[in-house]
Amino acid sequence: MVAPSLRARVRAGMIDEIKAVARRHLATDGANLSLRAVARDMGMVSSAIYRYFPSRDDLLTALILEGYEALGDAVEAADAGADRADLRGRWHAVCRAARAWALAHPAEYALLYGSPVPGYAAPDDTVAPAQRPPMTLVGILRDGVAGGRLHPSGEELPEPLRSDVAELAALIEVDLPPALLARAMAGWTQLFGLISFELFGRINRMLPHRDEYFDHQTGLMADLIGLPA
Amino acid sequence: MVAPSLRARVRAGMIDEIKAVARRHLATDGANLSLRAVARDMGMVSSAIYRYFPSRDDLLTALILEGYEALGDAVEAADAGADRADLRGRWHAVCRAARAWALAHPAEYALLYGSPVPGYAAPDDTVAPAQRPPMTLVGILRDGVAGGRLHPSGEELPEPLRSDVAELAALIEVDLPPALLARAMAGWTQLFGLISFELFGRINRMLPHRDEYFDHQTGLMADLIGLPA
DNA sequence: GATCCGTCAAGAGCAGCGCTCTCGGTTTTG
DNA sequence: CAAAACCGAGAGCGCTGCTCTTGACGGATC
Repeated sequence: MVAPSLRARVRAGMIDEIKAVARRHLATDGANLSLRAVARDMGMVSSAIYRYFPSRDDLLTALILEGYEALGDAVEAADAGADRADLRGRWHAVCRAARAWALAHPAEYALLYGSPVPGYAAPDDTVAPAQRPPMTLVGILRDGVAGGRLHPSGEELPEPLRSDVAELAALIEVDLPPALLARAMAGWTQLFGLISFELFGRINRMLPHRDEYFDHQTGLMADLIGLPA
Repeated sequence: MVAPSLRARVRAGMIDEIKAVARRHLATDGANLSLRAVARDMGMVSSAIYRYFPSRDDLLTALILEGYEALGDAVEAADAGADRADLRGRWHAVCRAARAWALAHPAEYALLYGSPVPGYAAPDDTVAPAQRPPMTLVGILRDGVAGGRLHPSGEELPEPLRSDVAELAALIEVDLPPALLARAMAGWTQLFGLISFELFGRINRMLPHRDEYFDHQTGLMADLIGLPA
């Protein structure tokens, strides 16, 4: 590890500051991030930004990547902080952590999970960090099966689907019965839907106790999966 | 009903044509709809559009409203086309219709259920049509309970939540046990999540048989609700 | 120590955007 | 028939992302 040159360090600091300012703008003004406004906030001219990011989309990509990492960190930390044997407690901890992060960073969550920008195509770098939250949920089930605390039912998926899910399980290197993995995916889908409805929609505008609603709905999915109480 | 003047008729036609062209642009270019491009396609100057829509947001609102109505029509038609006594068949028909509409109109679906545009606030006119799809799902349960084909379990929600959901049930004038209504909301959330993942995400890029996956996942929610096979 | 090359911020400029206002011309209305 | 309402075109404002050129600075090299 050779010491980076002064210029390299200054440059890295600039990149970090640009991302920080951009994230601040994202939080206040929403998804339509203006490069010129970011530059203005930094006392620079808009063209100077292009020394650090070749385009606005690349800046957004950097923010998306960091967002996935931040969400993944929060989710995995919540899982690690729970009693390993308490599958249901871990499930709820992970779900709550994802929701808490989304509520704390709504604009970034919208960037990650909202409707994609038309011209924009997420690069492949984003796919691995994006899988961390659902993989954490799957990890709970894997631990449960391995530890004998979660007993998969003998349910078998109908055939065109069973091999699809089995291949998916092999791809992500998870040794779970396809039927159980499908239920885990339903739980992940539900979690995403719950958070998105709370952030974007006004569906549960009339539900004052949102924490309790969230816990109950994620608990329903824990039931569906078969996590023991 | 007095006959509308020639100008009024031509004006209504213009409004329709603007919306049609805008919808076409929406389908190709995505959510960042350009008023000037729409005007160009119509052989007009951009300022002329403002004779018909006071702002770009109002045009989008009109498109959103029509989108909700179209989705609601599709969903209700699917429900109406199924055997009234076959609760599970109706459930699947409604879910499939929503998915089919979304796949056929991805940009409009993104407009309805994607991340909201920062400055934009949906007017109250949109709330009623937006509730048609979930209300259709709830209607299946209501018919089932009324017809004696769906027997709600004795499950009771814990207290802060029970009264919330009960008030919500009263608000939408649905006489269902709160616990059952909560499960219906979970099903609706799941449906939204499934469609969004398929449209936006690349989660199930590796699931070739998407129809079967969708049916199975919505079937899981039918199980959770207790719809009889 | 002078030189040279890579890097940097700044500025001008292009095309596009939403939106406003004004100006003639047409249509409807009283 | 005159007044009022409506319409499209055009100019223009401030904004956007982005490109290109210019001049200055800094670290490494001879």
